[in-house]
Amino acid sequence: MTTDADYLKHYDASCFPSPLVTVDSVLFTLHQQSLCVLLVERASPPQQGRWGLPGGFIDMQQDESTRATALRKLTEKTGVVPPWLEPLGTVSGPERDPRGWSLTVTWFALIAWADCQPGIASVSDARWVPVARLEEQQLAFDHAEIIHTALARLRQKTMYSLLPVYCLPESFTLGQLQEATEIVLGKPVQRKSLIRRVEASGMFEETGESLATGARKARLWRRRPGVDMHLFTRNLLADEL
Amino acid sequence: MTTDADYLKHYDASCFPSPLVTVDSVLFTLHQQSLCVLLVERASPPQQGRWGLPGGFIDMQQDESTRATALRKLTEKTGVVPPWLEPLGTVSGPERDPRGWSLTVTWFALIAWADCQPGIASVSDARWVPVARLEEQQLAFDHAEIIHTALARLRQKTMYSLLPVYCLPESFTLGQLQEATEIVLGKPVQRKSLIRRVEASGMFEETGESLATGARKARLWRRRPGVDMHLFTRNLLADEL
DNA sequence: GCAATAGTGTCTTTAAGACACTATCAT
DNA sequence: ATGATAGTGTCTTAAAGACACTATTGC
Repeated sequence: MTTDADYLKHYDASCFPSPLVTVDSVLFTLHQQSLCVLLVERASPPQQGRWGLPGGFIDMQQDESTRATALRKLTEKTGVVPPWLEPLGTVSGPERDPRGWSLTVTWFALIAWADCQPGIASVSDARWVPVARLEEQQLAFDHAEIIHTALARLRQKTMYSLLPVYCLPESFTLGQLQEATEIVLGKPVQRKSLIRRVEASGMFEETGESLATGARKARLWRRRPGVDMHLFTRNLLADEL
Repeated sequence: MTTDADYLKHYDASCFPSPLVTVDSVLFTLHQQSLCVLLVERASPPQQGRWGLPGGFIDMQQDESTRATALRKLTEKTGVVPPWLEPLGTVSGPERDPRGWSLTVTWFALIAWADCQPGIASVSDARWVPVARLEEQQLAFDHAEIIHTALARLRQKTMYSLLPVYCLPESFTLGQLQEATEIVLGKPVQRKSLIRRVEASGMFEETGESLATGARKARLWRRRPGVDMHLFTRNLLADEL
């Protein structure tokens, strides 16, 4: 029997070969009727010049977890902290990166377009790409596949939660929430169903303000602080998919 | 501009410090009215002698992905391939393993108790522990937390799919499926609701055989080969949780 | 026949879908 | 007043809950 203390005295982490570990995030937003994903241009090899997901190596001095890594990289690129960030999955294998056996931890995030516009507009190596136009370019590594997984997750969750509010500004109208939901799902949804869900969820409160979007003014809502995501027990659009 | 070929010529993976990477699996089964999880005794430090999840290091020569690592370790312990295996998540951080910054990729698996009984019964360093009795011992690292996450996933998915069939033998009765579902959820479910779901799912076919479990013989069902998991658009037991 | 489990029929309940209706604003 | 968007009322529908009913077996 060896004690942990004895064992650690002689342990050297570098003795074991380990995979190349990176953390990448799929950050979605909504802009001009389109669901968009944040891509950055790779500044260094491999695949220098190609566009891919924001991410990079774990900083073992600074990062408390891969969540911290994801957040650090996203904040570097956008200048702000996304209001929604959840673990997506991992991809791994010997062939996906030319440097060798690699493992990428992926995160899924949402943000309002306006909130990070200052940060994005000022740099040339980051931009929003509508998901419909992703096929037009070859993305780095297997990032297209990771985005596809994130998209499936976003669409699935939108059917049983009000997740798309995290793509809207802090104050939003029910019309904006409906539009966001419809863009994500790619189908019209019943306004009435959404309104029922907003009420039943208990996640929101009226700000008291209204917004004139064209005709009648619409009430503004905001997320109640500290209330977490409500999950519904049925799916919206259950038939059509 | 550097080409990838030039770059790789001078690239040495060992120059970058990287976290300690492991793969652990939460394998559930049902036995004697209880949901059980497979634990193994740690043969070497750190935490030698404590019980924890089956898993270990990636074999970069052999493993095509962390799924392969999980499968290899599970097969070593049980002697068989689990019929259900899905990615669960990752846990990471500087403090969870005394050897340093570590990252564990977790997998979630189900199997029929009888199928791996020969493999488990013959060794002393692996055993099934009912989830209700997990608190009785201190598990290795943060494995208790990982199991808790897996349990939440199992329960959630059981509400909108027929996942617990993967804890049953290849041929099973509707009564067994009901019992499995009730053990997982910890609540009685309507037999009729389950039967409707089995029919609607299209996942199963009758074997033609029957099983005498006590009174009237029950029909036996099996999974149709190549049909994947049906997801329902509503949850079972929507109120009670 | 009786007890026990297997399986069916069918009514109720819940939350979504459909859609007509009223309300409020700019012009 | 009109048109446009905001928001409500309410009927229909789909699938789960409840539970009584029949069916089949061992004794």
